[in-house]
Amino acid sequence: MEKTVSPAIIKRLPRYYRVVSHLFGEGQTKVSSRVIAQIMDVTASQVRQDFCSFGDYGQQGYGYDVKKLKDELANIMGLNKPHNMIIIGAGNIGRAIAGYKGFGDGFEVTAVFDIAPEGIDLGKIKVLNMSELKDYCGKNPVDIAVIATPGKAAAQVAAEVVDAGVKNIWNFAPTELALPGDVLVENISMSESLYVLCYYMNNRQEG
Amino acid sequence: MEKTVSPAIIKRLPRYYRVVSHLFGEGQTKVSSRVIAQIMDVTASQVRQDFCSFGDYGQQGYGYDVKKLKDELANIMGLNKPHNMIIIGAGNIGRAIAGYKGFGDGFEVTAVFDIAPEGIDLGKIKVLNMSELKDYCGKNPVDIAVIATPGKAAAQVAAEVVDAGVKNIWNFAPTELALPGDVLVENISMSESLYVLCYYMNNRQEG
DNA sequence: TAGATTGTTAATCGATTAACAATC
DNA sequence: TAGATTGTTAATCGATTAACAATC
Repeated sequence: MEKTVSPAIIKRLPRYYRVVSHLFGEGQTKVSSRVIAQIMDVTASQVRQDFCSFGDYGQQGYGYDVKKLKDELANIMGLNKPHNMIIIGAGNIGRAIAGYKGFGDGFEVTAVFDIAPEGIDLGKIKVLNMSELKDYCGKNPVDIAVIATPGKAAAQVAAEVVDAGVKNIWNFAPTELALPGDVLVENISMSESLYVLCYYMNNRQEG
Repeated sequence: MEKTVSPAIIKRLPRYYRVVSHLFGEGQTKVSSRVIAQIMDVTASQVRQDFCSFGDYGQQGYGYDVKKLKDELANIMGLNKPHNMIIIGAGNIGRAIAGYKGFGDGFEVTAVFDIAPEGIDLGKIKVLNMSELKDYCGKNPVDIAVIATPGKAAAQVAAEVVDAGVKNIWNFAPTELALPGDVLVENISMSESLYVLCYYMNNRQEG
C-alpha cells in the first residue's frame, strides 16, 4: 500500500518524537516545520518532506498540531504498543539498561539472564540463569532480546536467543551478528560512537 | 591538504577497525576488500573507495596487509593517542561507562562527577562533587566530557563543562545540546536506537 | 481577504556501485 | 607470465534542498 520509507527518514523519527514531545510538555499546541527545523538544526523542507512521507499531518497556513503530531509519530514507531524485553548479560551495561527509565511506558524488562545470576538483585526484575532462557521464552512473550554480553559471547548468545524464538535483537555487543533474514537486529555501539568523536577531535582543523 | 572526508565514511571507520582488528587477532596477515565486504555486508567497491579516501593502503593483486591496515585505521581516528575522559553523572549509565573495558588502551576515565557523590565507590576512579568540576578541569587535562545525567540536567551540565574549558562532549542524555561552534558534540541515544528497532518491528511486512 | 505555511514537484547534491585500467 | 586485486573514473542511485502552487 504505502511506499517504503527510506532508512534516512526512519533514523530521524526518534528525534522528531523527542522534540515534539518536549514541545507538548511545554504546553505548545501548534508548531511549524520552520521551528522544528531550527531546534534540530536541519532544513524546514526536510521536516515537511519527512512528515509527508507518512501522511498529511499538517494544515496549510497553520502548521502542525503538536498533540496530533506527537501521537502520529508514536504510532508510526509503535511506541504505544507494549513491548516485553529480556536482557542477556547482567554486567554494568545490562544493569544500566534494566534500570533505565527513559524508554517510555510501553517498554518493560521482564527478565535478565546471566551465566552467573547468583547474588545479583535487580529489585522487581527476575535474574535467571542462561540455562532457563529457552524455557522462559516458551512460556512468556518476548518481543525484544537485548544482548549486553561481552563481545566474545555475543554470537553464541544471539544464536540461543533466535533458537528460543525471539525475532528482534537489540545488540550492545561490539560484534557483527550473522543471523537469519527474518530476525531484526539493531546495533548500538558505544565504542563506535566514541571513535567517531575521536576522529573529529583529531582532525579538527586540517591544513 | 587532503580533501575533507564525507561523514558517511567516517561513521564506517570504527566498524572497519573492529573487523580488521578481529582478523588481526585471528592471525590473518592479508585480506581483500571482497572479504571485508562479506563480513560487513557491504560492497567491495565501497570498501576500496573508503580506504582510498585516506591513501593507498593496499597492493594491487594482493590485497591489504592486515596489521598495516589496522594501524592506519587507528591512526586516522587517533586511537593511538591517550584520551583523558571525565564522566558527569554517577548513575547507572555513568557507572557503566566508567567500568567499560572495551574502548581500548588510550581511553582513561580520570574522574566522575555527581551532585551527590557521597557513598559512591568506583575503585580507582575519583568520584567528585559537581562543584569541583571547574577547578578539576583547570588542573587536569580533560579531552572528553561524557554527559550521563538525566535529560533535564544535560543542558546546564553541558554549559558548565564548556565553561570549564572542555571542547569535546560525548552526550548520552536525550537532549539536543546547543553549544558554541568550536565544541564538538557526539550524541549517543539508547532510546533512539530502540525506537528505530521498534519501527522496523512494527512495520515488518506491509501490504 | 491577506498572510502564513503546508504538500509536493523539480533541481541539486552527495553517496554508492559498476567497471576497468593499472599493477603487483 | 597469468591471475588477482587494487585505485579510480564514470554511471547510477538516493537523499536533500529549493521553489511554489494549493489552501487554510
